[in-house]
Amino acid sequence: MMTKPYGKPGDVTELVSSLGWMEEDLSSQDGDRTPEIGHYALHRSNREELGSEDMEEEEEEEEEDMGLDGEKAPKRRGPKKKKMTKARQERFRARRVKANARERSRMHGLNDALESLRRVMPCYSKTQKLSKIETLRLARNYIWALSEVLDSGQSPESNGFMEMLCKGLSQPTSNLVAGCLQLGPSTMVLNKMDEKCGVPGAGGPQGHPISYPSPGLPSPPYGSLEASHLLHLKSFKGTAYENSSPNECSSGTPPYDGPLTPPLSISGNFALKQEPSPHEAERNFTPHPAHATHYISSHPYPPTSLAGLPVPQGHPLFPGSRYELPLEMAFEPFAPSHIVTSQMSSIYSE
DNA sequence: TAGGCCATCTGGTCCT
DNA sequence: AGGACCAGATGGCCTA
Repeated sequence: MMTKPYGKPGDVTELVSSLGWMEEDLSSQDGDRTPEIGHYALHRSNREELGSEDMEEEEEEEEEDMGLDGEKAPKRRGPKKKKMTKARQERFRARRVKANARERSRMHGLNDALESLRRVMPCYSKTQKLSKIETLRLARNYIWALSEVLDSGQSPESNGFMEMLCKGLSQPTSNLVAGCLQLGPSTMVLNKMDEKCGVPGAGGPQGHPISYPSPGLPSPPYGSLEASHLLHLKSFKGTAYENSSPNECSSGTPPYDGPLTPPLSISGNFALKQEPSPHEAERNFTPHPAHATHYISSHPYPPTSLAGLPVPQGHPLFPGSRYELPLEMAFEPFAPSHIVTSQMSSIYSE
């Protein structure tokens, strides 16, 4: 049984009195507040509800009369705290409620930023979100992988690219990424371009006789590489589109809007269960855990260089640094993928 | 049912 | 004084 680190159990009177301000608090909350806030408050003792300042004062007054074992305690020195008047309590509550609202809003902002990060990640799906920690890990890997593409000319369709993406990710996320890359950027991209631009001749990647589902068929149960990225990646792969500019065909659409993928499959559990068509069964869309784990275990990490610059030992971008990478460091240098990949495109077209 | 993930509240600290 | 940021605590939800 876990003991609460703070808050002594209140008696009935305390509880009832605490409910008083709770009602005020609840009525002052925004309409979108979640029900658990109220439940949460129920678990708080009167001590917390009054706030430490208030309780210190109450305790102080008690302790002046009675010591711990009932004897007269010596008078406490120092400035006497202000009497907690009703007005003061109300001000305290108002301040607390305001601070809570700010904190909520701050966290929402943080989550929004995280969501926009998810959108520029491979395997983005609106229905099956990566967890916060996995998003950050994948982002780190993605930066690293793209840097390697720039630095060493590694193909974004190579095994090494996936190795880098999967490094340090959980098994389900690795499976997801592996599944995405198994499908292959070519298929996804070419079909996407086919849809948008009417480009004929879209085909699956070599070694993967995959036919992209027709509009009437259920979609494959996994995430996809973000199409806007793949378009760029594809643009320097030396296929039929090697001369096309990275943003061609996609310039008319918002880069990250719109559902690109159906509900994802993680470890074979589909968010939206659908009878697979015979075609889908043939395609064998199950993720490839062994594949992913093999990549993870076999690739050297961290890299010795990044975009031509040596990576110092203990660089915060890489493991062993206990997530010390500050947000601004993590995100600001990370140019939107269309910039990075168009840069790559120009390199490869030279 | 345990564990992971998440949203929220809260008090402390630092800064303006 | 008040806001931003942070970390700890807690309960709800979901999944294996």
